[in-house]
Amino acid sequence: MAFTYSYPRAALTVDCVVFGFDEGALKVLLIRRGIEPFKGCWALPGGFVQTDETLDAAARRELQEETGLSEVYQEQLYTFGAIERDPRERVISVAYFALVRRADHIPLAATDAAEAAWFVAETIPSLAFDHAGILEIALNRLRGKIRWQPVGFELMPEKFTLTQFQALYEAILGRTLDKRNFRKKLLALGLLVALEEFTTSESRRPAQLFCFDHSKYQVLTRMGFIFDL
Amino acid sequence: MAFTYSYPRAALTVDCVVFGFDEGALKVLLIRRGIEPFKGCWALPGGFVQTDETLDAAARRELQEETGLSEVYQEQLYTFGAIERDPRERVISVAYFALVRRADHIPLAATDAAEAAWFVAETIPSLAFDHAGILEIALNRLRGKIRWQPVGFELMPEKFTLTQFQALYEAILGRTLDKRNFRKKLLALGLLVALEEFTTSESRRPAQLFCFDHSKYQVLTRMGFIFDL
DNA sequence: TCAAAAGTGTTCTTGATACACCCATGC
DNA sequence: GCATGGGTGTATCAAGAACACTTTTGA
Repeated sequence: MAFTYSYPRAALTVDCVVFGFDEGALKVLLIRRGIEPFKGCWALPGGFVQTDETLDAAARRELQEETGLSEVYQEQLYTFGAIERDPRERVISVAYFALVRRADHIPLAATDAAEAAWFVAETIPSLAFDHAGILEIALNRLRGKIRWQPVGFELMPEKFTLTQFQALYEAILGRTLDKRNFRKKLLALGLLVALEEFTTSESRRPAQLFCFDHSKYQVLTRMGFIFDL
Repeated sequence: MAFTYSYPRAALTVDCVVFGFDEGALKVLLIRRGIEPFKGCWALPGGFVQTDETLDAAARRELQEETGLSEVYQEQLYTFGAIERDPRERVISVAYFALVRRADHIPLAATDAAEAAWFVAETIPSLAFDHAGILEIALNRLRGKIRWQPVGFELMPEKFTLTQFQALYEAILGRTLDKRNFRKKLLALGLLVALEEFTTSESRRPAQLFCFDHSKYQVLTRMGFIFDL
């Protein structure tokens, strides 16, 4: 450790694992790289951190630039620093994961990146750099996290049915859940508001719509409440 | 994103939150800074990442250099990137947390750092940089982690009594636990080996010593077992 | 009238909690 | 013989798991 920081420095990037839920499947947003290395390969959206922005801000900006997404739930995942993870030179990447509503609607204003697309999480093509590993870790984090934090709602539309929500949990956890037990436990949390609205014209019995009560959750959290589903 | 990485780069450091358990209290290892900025202040051990070492390796090396500790349990905690967190220039810090046995024994080969000392976790002096915030996050992580992973054993001597182990949990969680329930649940995990050895000469009834069965834990983990205490 | 998804309660099992006394040792 | 911490079992309560039928709608 010295007064000056004069030795060679690694480059710093952020990469975002963006999850969406659509057609009953958990999906991941990937971009096709327009430049070398790994030109033409699918990769996580991301890019270099500027010196006047925080890591969170860099992740938000890159997501906006490469996919057009903004205002999404986002949190830091892990930092990857294997020496040869970028073939050009030393690059450290701070990975984020993000959750977006309606993976269907936002099919991508690709800008820097040549192309962007949603992939079902179980069938991901091979990825550039160490992105496959990053994705794996993000999936594990998501699986753990939905049990203890109400992040699943970030993947739902504002108004959703209990069946949709259960399908989300089943997709993420990779197993079926008992309908009655799931609804009982979920409603017992007291965090859902039952709307006076129902789905229509899906050629079967209408389902009641609910929305998540963010403010109630915040109040309860301050009182020591812990979400557990 | 461009072919060359020619813009200014942030410096990259690692900082280690080192926990130990001694005299019934959870302790944190701090060093007194020998150089500016914050010269003379207490801070987390840490330093710059070299371009030919991984982040994990940098954390291990800094810990060794500044405190003499090696072969300790260590994992990445979080990466801090607030713009003004270092008064000199932009510095990104990847924080680690480490758990060491016998906080008492290893009272510090200070090298780079002027001085090093253990502090009880509840009474930490004011710290350099944003280290107080890092420590807070590390404590929360530890509190969460001991419930779901057998990391508590990393803070115990190889051979320990159940009472010692319970005291560790009480110190970390900040509340008392029921002795009979704690022991019942702990032993039911089947991960402790009861040794044919007892504590001696502590001027009271000898207590049986146990050790943690790492290999059994690994086998169970591969079978889907999840530690829960 | 049929197909397809929505909606709803009870029983049983399991794990969590609460709780008090005798034991072995050193002084 | 007494103070100190070591060691043990049961009864109650709450939460999780298993499980099947009726309802509403559109075609």
